[in-house]
Amino acid sequence: MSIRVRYAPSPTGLQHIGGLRTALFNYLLAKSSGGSFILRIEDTDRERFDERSLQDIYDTFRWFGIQWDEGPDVGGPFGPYVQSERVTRYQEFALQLMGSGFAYEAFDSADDLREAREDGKQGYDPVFRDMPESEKQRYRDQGVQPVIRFRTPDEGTTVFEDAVLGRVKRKNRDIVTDPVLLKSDGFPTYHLAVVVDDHHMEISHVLRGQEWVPTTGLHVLLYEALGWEPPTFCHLPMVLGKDGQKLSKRHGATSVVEFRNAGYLPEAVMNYLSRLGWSYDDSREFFSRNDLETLFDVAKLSKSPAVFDYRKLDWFNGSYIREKSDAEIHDLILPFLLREGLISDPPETGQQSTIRTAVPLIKERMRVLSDAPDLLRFVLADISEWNVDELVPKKTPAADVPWYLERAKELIRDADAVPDEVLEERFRATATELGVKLGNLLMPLRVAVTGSTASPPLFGAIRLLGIETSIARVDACITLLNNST
RNA sequence: GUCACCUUCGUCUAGUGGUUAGGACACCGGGUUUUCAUCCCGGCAACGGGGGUUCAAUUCCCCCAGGUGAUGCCA
Repeated sequence: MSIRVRYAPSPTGLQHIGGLRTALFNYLLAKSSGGSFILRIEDTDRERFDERSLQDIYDTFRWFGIQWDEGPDVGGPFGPYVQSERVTRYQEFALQLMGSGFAYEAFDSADDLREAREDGKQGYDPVFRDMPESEKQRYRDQGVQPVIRFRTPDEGTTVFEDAVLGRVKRKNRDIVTDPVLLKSDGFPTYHLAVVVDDHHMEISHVLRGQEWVPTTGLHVLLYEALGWEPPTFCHLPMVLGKDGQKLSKRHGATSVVEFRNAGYLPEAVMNYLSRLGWSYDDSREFFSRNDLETLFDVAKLSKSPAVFDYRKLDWFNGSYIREKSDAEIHDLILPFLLREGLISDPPETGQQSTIRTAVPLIKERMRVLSDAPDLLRFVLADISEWNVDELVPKKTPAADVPWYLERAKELIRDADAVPDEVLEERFRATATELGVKLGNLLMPLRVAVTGSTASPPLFGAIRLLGIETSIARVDACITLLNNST
């Protein structure tokens, strides 16, 4: 039988990077096995539902570059793929479970339950479990909307075979007591909905985070009560922050859009995410989507949680940026330059060509696409202030610097017509003549032209900026230095 | 509290009943270089603790500790 997996996000917030990793592993299992990947929207919590989150799910995956075979937008033989459109189905099965004695109506008030929990009361006291019909009728007469609760067995043990964890056992009395299956608003809880849908969508493997391990026993019990065969469970190690706690805001970016906005490439994110809890061999680090689609194997999943390392992601991202063509980088950084107000929308032709020639100079200096604005600011915006300390090299009399700059200015006048090596030779000769190190001659020029001690290669930067503007900046710095000494 | 799961360098991980326990990121040092970056070379650094089993345990078993998770009319 063919493998069918699903990713089932709940549209109650922006897609989390950890969720994206779960989705990726599901997708990869489907691809590597020739199976199907299904997207199902789990929107049974009507209070927390958020339309923007739903849109975010689609946006995120389009950016990330993985596609599902069945889902709300593409359809499929097991639709609808949105749980709120399947409520009658859950109600039927809740009723069926009641009929077979596995479930019953309960009339607790939600407020009372919440209060009891806040008072530190452990577990649920199943007062309605065996209450006679006549007594329950009194609640109905008062207009109390019942919920349907599952009757968890007090004895026995539930076992399931996990593809990652192996055999997991749990005593039935340790499984949460009589959980709600159908809420008073008629919507199912996760437990009912996930079992009903996974069965009806013929899901063969459930890959989900390890936070679900404790409730899997309940799910197995539900499969049994419904007379269904449970799927293969495969609980993925969790993704943690640096402090070992669940990855959250205070560790840095957590939602996928944030990574996108920070200038991470989808292929780098995918490669990095694939290393979290999965490995191929003892040395390989780089995996394209295509590699992963063929090499992914559940057997190589690990059990222990992984800490999200932003620095390693940066390293991957920088590597992927360097592998891209100049034309691709050009297109990719445009939105980031625009966002910083460095170019107009659409970019002027002058800006276009400036950026085009600049890309080779900055490509190996970027770790994220959002590094581009800072690297190119010197050529896309005016510089009105210079840091005098940076203009004057260490162990150099400040009074000498204007003179260096004068000499440098003459040397770059015909930079457009002269190759780097020749230019450099001239600077070397001049440095020797002045009895200073090459760097002491070049650094003031670099700071004058680019406004910073760290910049793209100087001669390229000068040509990029234009000789005239470069010289004007040098002159401004000469004046500045003369006035400050 | 109870229950469940987890435990190899700081981090991601490979690995085997006998290995100098391997790779990558980070970090440190060196080289290339007009700065920064890239690139290259080198270095640092780990089997949580205690019991077993065994000729031999990082590897198999048990206990402990620590970590995380669940304990919702959230998913």
